[in-house]
Amino acid sequence: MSQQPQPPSRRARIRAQTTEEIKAIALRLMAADGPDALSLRAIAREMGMTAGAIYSYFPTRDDLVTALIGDVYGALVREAEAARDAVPGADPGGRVLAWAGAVRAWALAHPEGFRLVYGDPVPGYRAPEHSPGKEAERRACAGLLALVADAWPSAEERAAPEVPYTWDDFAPDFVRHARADFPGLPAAALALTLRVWGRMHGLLALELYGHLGGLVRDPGKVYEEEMRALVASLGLGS
Amino acid sequence: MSQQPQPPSRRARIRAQTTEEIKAIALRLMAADGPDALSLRAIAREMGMTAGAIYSYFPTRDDLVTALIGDVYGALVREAEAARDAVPGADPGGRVLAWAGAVRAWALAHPEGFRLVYGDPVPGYRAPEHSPGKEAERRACAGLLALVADAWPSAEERAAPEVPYTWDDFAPDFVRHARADFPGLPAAALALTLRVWGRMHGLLALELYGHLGGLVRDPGKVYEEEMRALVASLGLGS
DNA sequence: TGTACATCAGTGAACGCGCGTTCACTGATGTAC
DNA sequence: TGTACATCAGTGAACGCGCGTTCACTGATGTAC
Repeated sequence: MSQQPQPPSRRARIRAQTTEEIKAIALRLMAADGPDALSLRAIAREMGMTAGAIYSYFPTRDDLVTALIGDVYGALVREAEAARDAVPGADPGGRVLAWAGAVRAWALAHPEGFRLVYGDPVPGYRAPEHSPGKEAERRACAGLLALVADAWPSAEERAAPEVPYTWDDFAPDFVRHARADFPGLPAAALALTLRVWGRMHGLLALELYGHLGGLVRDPGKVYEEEMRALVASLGLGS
Repeated sequence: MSQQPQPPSRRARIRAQTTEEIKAIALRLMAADGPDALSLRAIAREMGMTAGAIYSYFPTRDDLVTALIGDVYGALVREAEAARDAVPGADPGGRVLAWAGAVRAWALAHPEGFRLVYGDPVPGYRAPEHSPGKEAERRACAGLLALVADAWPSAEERAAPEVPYTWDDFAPDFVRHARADFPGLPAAALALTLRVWGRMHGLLALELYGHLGGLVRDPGKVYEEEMRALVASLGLGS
């Protein structure tokens, strides 16, 4: 009946450490040998363990993948947030550029992570309803929404939709969060948030899946120009 | 030593027909059971054949995938071109919208095709250097370049880059084609072509990989608004 | 400090599976005379 | 029109592989007295 507020036992520490090692090796294998190299047996082999041993850490392969996606997406969001926060709030355009730049830098540094999060994850994997990955995606959306909200007075004029939006064009969760955090913001801002997301994602996805490599020497230059145009279209001179 | 300009023999006809059937079934399986359902054995099973029999049609699984990508990408480009050509040249903005709309419609109708072309194709597949898929991609690029070229006089003012581009920012093939077909066009137009591509691709990729489903009721509405904004940014009132 | 017991991480062998690919073969379809 | 031969699509059995998952077990690490 007694709670254990004690420091984690030696065993628990080792256990947590091994869990992290499994995930780290999984990512390393994916990075080295492609997304289909992610197999429990390969991970166990790499760790000098038996395949069966993994099952005391993750009940199933899909749970490993779910955890991996959560970790990876979380890291991405954290980097984007940090980059944004390094730019003063008085420069909202710079914050947008910082966010976009951080996402691209992260994606280039972890292409396997990008594929895990934004592409076909892994053969046969089905994502569960609730997962740390979904939570990270919610944070990513929140980050983008905040950028749009900061641009709002000026963005509205430039990006005013011809077709009006109402709140129930969007998912209740998304709406609830938006109205709570940014009371003055209209529904159209949610649409703009998605458009901003798409605009950041497009060139990056093309680049990471190898569609730009044969066309342009430095995709980053084009990406940066596109992001500057995006900032301008939000009415934020940078 | 005699050539055969004769009509294809019965055998050749049946052979061609079976080849098509293999590809059609491969796509059907992918559509039904996900990208990893694409296996020679599954296809053979579906056709009531032996797995080994496929080898008289495709020397290897990767060749099947390569052919599939070529077919699918070709179909996508053909639809986009047709949609564009259905709009009079006097309405360049409408042609951009038609292209984008056709791409989205096709992607929604053939999500497995979209993944095949723009995502991780299939476990373990490596694309060859030259392939019908690459050829289709060249046509897609050419189509986008033509749209940008048609918008050029007005697009230049609005999308003028701060950093100037030179021809050798881009791949020689791409440059050669651009200069041959559109003599007056500067290098910056190639960058704008890629940006347009990215802008068409972003929301679509997010949607098809399930990132918008939980956020917005009708992603098409947002996509359309984004495309209208794109057209406007090219200086083409639609 | 020492002993008796409980916990639990990891082993190793086995399961059944589906895969890509090869190969000697059969039997039907086409061709030459 | 009929026969002899060549072509070739498809069979069926086999290969070796790596996979996810299960399970009875061992041996080390921790806990209670």
